[in-house]
Amino acid sequence: MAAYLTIGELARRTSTKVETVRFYEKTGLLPAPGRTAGNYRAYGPEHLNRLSFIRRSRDLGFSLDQVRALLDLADERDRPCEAIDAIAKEHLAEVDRKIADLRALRRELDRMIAQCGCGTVAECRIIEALSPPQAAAVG
Amino acid sequence: MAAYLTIGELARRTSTKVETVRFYEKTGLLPAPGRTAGNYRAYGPEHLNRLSFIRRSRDLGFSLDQVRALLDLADERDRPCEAIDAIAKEHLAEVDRKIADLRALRRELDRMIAQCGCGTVAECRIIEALSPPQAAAVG
DNA sequence: CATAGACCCTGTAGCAACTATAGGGTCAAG
DNA sequence: CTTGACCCTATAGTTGCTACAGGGTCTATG
Repeated sequence: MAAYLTIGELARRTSTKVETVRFYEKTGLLPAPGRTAGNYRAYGPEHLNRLSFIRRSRDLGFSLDQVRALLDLADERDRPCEAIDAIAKEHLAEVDRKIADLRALRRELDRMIAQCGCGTVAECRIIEALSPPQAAAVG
Repeated sequence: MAAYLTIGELARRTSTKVETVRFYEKTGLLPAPGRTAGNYRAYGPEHLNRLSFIRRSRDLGFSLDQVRALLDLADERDRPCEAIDAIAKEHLAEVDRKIADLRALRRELDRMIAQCGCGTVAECRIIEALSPPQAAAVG
């Protein structure tokens, strides 16, 4: 049984790219592991746990800054978890805003496409919809 | 009446930042205009039209590459507008995918937040939900 | 005529969050 | 002993801007 993971194994087990793991290390999200005689990174279970946490948070759309904050908070086990709740709720609100924006956009796109008579470009309603209301005057 | 617009006026009329206008020029989206004696950019109505088109497309979420393609197509007025339709539909499909992704995410976040008993960090369900299923073993 | 302030110029660096490349070193198998 | 898979560092690229730094120009006012 292997005592340590190579970066490649760690990456595979967390569905991460090797370069991304190194990037997380460089930006301080993942602590630098020990090295083998050949200068390879040697990861232990704590790295695997931490990287898993990071990936799961990223999958849920948290920014790296938010992940950093969550990780910091997660270590202070005796503090109340209100701050954690706040980060999650702020993120939820952001997701709701994005959904609303995309739905509005979707309606506009849909309307635009529905009008396309599929003739020539000259009479294309999509181009028309994207063009300024009337020929713009400069003066 | 002014014969030409300065970059600042053009930017104001299209709700664009001056730097963004220059960026569009540098990346070939907006043709380089003539210059005044003092080396200021002097824009005509064709620039105003084109920039308006770009901004409207961007507002609708098209990528700069898509905008480039739309602009190229818009100039070939005798060609059938199928290609335009295709770009718009591809974009719509992309928007639909994003909405679906965000809704799935929203459900997960919601579920996670609902479980938070708001005690200490040690018993926080949010941290738990973000952590790997069981303490990860390396071997 | 001088000067303040608003505007313009070029060029470069920065943001998020990676991803890709160049140019090497290490290690296990055959 | 060589092939090939993996690892290393460092740097540049991606998208779509945004923000300087360090100047020049133009207009209005004293």
